[in-house]
Amino acid sequence: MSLNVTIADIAKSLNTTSATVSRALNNHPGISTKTKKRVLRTAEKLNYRRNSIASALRSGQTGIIGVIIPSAEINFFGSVVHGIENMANQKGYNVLIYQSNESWEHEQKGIETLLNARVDGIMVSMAKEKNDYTHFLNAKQAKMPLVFFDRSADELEIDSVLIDDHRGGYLATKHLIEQGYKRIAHISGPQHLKIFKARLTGYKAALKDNGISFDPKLVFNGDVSIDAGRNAIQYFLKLSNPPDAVFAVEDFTALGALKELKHNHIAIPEDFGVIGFANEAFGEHITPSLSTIDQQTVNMGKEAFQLMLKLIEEKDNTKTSIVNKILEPIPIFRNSSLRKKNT
Amino acid sequence: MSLNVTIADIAKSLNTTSATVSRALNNHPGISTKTKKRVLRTAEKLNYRRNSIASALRSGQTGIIGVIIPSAEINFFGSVVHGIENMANQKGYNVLIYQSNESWEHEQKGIETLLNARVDGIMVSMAKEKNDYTHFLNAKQAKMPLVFFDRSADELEIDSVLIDDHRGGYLATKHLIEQGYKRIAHISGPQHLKIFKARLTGYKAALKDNGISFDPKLVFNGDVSIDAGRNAIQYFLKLSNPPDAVFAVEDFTALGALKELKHNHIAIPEDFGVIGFANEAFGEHITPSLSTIDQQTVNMGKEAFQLMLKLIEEKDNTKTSIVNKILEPIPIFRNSSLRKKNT
DNA sequence: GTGAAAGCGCTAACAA
DNA sequence: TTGTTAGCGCTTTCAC
Repeated sequence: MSLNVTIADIAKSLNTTSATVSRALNNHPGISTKTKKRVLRTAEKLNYRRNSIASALRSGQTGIIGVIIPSAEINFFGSVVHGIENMANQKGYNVLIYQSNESWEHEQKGIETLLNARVDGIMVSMAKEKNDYTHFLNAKQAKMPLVFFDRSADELEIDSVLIDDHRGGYLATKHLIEQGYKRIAHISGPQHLKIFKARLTGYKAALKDNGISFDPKLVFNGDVSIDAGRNAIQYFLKLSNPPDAVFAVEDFTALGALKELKHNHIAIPEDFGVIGFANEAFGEHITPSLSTIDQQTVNMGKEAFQLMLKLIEEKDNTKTSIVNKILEPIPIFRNSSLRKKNT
Repeated sequence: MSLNVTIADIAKSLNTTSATVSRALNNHPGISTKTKKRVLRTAEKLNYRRNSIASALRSGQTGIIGVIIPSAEINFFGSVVHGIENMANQKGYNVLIYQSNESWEHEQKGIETLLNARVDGIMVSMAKEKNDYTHFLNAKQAKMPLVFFDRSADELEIDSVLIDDHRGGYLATKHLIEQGYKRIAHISGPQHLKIFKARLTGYKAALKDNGISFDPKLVFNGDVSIDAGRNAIQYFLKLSNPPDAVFAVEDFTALGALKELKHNHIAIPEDFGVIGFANEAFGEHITPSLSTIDQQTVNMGKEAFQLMLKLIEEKDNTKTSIVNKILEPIPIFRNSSLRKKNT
């Protein structure tokens, strides 16, 4: 008559022991089909619900994966979490979310909390604000399986899933060249973040491979915002020899660029091409629709979880190598840059 | 030398008992400041980390709130979760996310999992797919604190935070009337979800208050998708007496409507007005920018968590009344419906 | 103010 | 195949 039925209750009602019931409930080998059935039936009848907490305490496994993201409100992370969650649920794991709000302090607290919660593993996309990495090193030392996604740091030798930002930048720039644009600019992001730096180097590499010399005047350093895009275009248009296309480091920046170009009555894509990065939801709905580079968000989540699963399974064995899974960026060409009929 | 330091280890190293250490660590009354300090210092020195699992088993409280949402990928829910998480972390709780993917079966499994995880409370935004509510009733019966947000059902007597969808529908429709549109249609959503039903009644009420008789032909029942918007417009345009404005139940539906109208070369907002609902991020960036109703997402999450906190605190006392917190919808008028200069 | 002892519900040795 | 026993690490009476 208590609120929570335990295996002891089931055992009592069947004149057997908790051990047997536990074995039946967990599909252990070496248990008769008959008792298993009897147990399952009475468990159902008594409305038994396993106490995961007790189970976790005893077995040392919680079946929970902690995920630290900068913000659930940013589409990109919501999408990656979606991928992680899908995969995790399929494999019988649950996902505990912790938001760092881009703050180092919160990130640290998140690691601490997840460590205390005895999660089976922690997946992290690092906060922009950087300080030191002791919290990650702590987790590593405590043998907590750790996987980074999207935002990682080379200094830490930890498994990660990233997309190839260099290649993304390369493909975006190459596309503009192929569309016949002659002076291609770039609106870059904060250079202390690896992903933004890589997009810039990709841009430069594409220029080089196509015999176009790099002109530093054509790089505007922004902060990944709509305004950065606007400001960049204002700056570009004032140049004595202005560009006729731009690769923006991120879709919102590209959006700002589009708006400013339209404001100046410049025809897109005829007289000016624009491509962004991230494949944000709005891109296909604006006018003109925005060319961009997709980051395989859901897939990134799934891949990251796969890595995590492997780490958990190998936990006892000493791990020797670090896996850095690199996902291919997927170019999506839309009207903001397509001025040739083909492709 | 073991991986995990326990309170027993601290006790041993101080020649005292676990009980004292526990009390010191938990700020219990009736403990000398000296021993507290000594305990805290050695805990730090030994790199002690509380085992939340053991603590949860003994105390019956996990400090975890389970949240079931249709999808983390939908901006709206990510945003609400952000609100919940912020508030929860502030109050020392953690948040476990479970995605139903709009499926009744997953939702059921989510409740089961969270019940087993012995979370301190469950917050739910219901899946579109409806079957029965036994899983919610189970949770209720198990005395699990339960709060709904955004999507709820009247049949279940459970606390909730919703926005005033009726009023939202009313305001949207009234706005179209004020802009001089004469035949105003509505694209509705699945009617078993209260929020969609309420938007429809709000629409009807606004018509009535303005002396416009309701015409059932002007309501197209969709499923909250871009295609629903497209199909609705196709249907509307075939009517002998077609509408000149539409209030869509949701922004994506409104987007579909916009696209189909543009496809038919109908001028927006001059010849046709459109307003959506939800204030999705893309709305302000498309052309024409989309009028909509904002739902105070982050605030909704915070309010919902407040309700949850109250439930947890009152858990012992028998609860007598159900709280339904209603948030005010905030109209946002943009170019898709603004054809008068003023306002 | 501190210690002794019990037990939350489960699982996993080891026996039988 | 099943039962016995002993904890996982913590909190919480009840003594003193």
